[in-house]
Amino acid sequence: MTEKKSLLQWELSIADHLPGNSIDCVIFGYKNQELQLLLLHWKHHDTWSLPGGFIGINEDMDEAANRILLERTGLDSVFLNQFYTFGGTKRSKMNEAAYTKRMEFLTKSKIYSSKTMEWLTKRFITTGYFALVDHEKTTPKPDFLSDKCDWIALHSLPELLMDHGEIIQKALEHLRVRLNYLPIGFSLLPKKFTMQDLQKLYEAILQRPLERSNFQRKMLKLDILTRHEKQMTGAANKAPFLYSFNKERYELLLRKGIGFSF
Amino acid sequence: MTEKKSLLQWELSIADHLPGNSIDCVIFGYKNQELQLLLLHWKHHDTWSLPGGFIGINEDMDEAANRILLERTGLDSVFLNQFYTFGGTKRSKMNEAAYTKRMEFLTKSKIYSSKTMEWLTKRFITTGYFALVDHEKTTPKPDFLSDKCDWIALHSLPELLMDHGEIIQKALEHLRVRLNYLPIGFSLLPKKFTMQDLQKLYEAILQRPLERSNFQRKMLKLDILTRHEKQMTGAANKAPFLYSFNKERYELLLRKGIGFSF
DNA sequence: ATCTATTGTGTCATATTTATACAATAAACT
DNA sequence: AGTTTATTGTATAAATATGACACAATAGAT
Repeated sequence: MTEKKSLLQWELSIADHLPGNSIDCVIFGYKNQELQLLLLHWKHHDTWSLPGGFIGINEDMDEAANRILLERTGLDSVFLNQFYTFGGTKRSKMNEAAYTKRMEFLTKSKIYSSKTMEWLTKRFITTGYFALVDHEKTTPKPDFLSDKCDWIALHSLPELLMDHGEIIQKALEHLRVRLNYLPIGFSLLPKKFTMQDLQKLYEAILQRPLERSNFQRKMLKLDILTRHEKQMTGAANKAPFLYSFNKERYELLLRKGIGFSF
Repeated sequence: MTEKKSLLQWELSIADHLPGNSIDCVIFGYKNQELQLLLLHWKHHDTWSLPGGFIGINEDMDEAANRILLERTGLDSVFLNQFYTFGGTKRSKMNEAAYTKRMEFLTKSKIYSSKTMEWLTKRFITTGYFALVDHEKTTPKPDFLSDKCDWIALHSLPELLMDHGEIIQKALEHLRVRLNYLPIGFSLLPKKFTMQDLQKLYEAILQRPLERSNFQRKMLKLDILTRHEKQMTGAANKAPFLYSFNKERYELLLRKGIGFSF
């Protein structure tokens, strides 16, 4: 049986990884004017979690994060930053309910060997990375432990494994702070977008309304946007311009910072 | 012999710690109008390194960082923040010269048991914490592996162990960025200080001159400073006021941010 | 009494931010 | 075809912040 064989293979591969460290990716997307997260749904029991993985014995931590992101989304070389390392002793038991449910299930069902169980359930220090991606470019794929890999709106998050809820909160804080000095918002949008799209995105991240005309002025002054043809929306009003962002200027600002705040 | 006995004890205690993770503290102080770092000098061979340590099996990572800081400085509950985790595969060999020198010495001298040597020289993922302290309140104490614990000016750093130079650079970046949205500079000064002291500190951190009267205006507007009596400096000029900073207002700004930049 | 270096404060010219106004316009409605 | 509607691009006035500089006050040296 393929399932059983690959399970065995997976259990063997564990030994090629650092035993007490993991990586969790908080992958942000933007859809329906809402921030969305790419989450995994566990096989055999109803729990959601962040896409994560282990670090190869000869693999840099950053490489591991890139690999994990690539495996789940099909995307390479997108915005991906380390943001915090979670090293509490009780992190695996943070979400008590989900934890006991999971443990009960696993021990009862004997999906994993006792050695694997031991490996999986011991103390882990996890390092969080956050990614900003254009959700339309992704092809979400579950990993070996999960049966679903879906975009979930930030405002309707399900119960999450362990401390993954906290990890997401911390990632959000970082995202909001960095929005003030890096032009990172653009990574979440498709190639061409209207000024309204961009503003709505900023509002979704910052969770507060921004003044339209001032927002437009500020963005244009960054000198990062290229204006294109108008977009006929079909609505009964003036058609907005489409914009794309200038890659070189963007790279420059990424390094130098934009030094403004909302 | 006490040295030998405590060495044995130390080697035994290693087993009570997580095997692949460490913590390094970048402890900033301010003396002679310069930023200073608290560094350790290794026993038996001429290498300096950051104060670091391992994480107890039942110890939160933050606890471990606090403990390490306390052990080296005697200080508790001061400004201490995690800033980055270094997980490259080659970090132990980054400073080639210092590394080979150290390895040669250690293998030749047989100070440690082969088991300890194995433990010490395998791949480690280290998490950096940075601390801001009033150096006058510290009582630097070497750890078990070192014979000196001294304040070293940032501008005359010696050759450092492994990637500790890079860790310091990253800590500095974080310090500079956070200076723009957190009132953290104050942690480095004694209780009472003049406006010039504060300005010189900011200049030391940012590595550029700031305009005196504008700096004063900006700081006073934060509404974080309490003005005290004048300080008779003995110099042939107008005596400056002493200031201290308001703890509550400071806590508020720490959480809210101050949203300005130089 | 005069001089010197530094301090506290004020001011002026420039940016930047906030709030608001208004003409332009794509499509719906009469 | 003319009118209406919602949204867009741009302008502007007032409030606020910033950078550069001026100047009187003053502790101690001369």
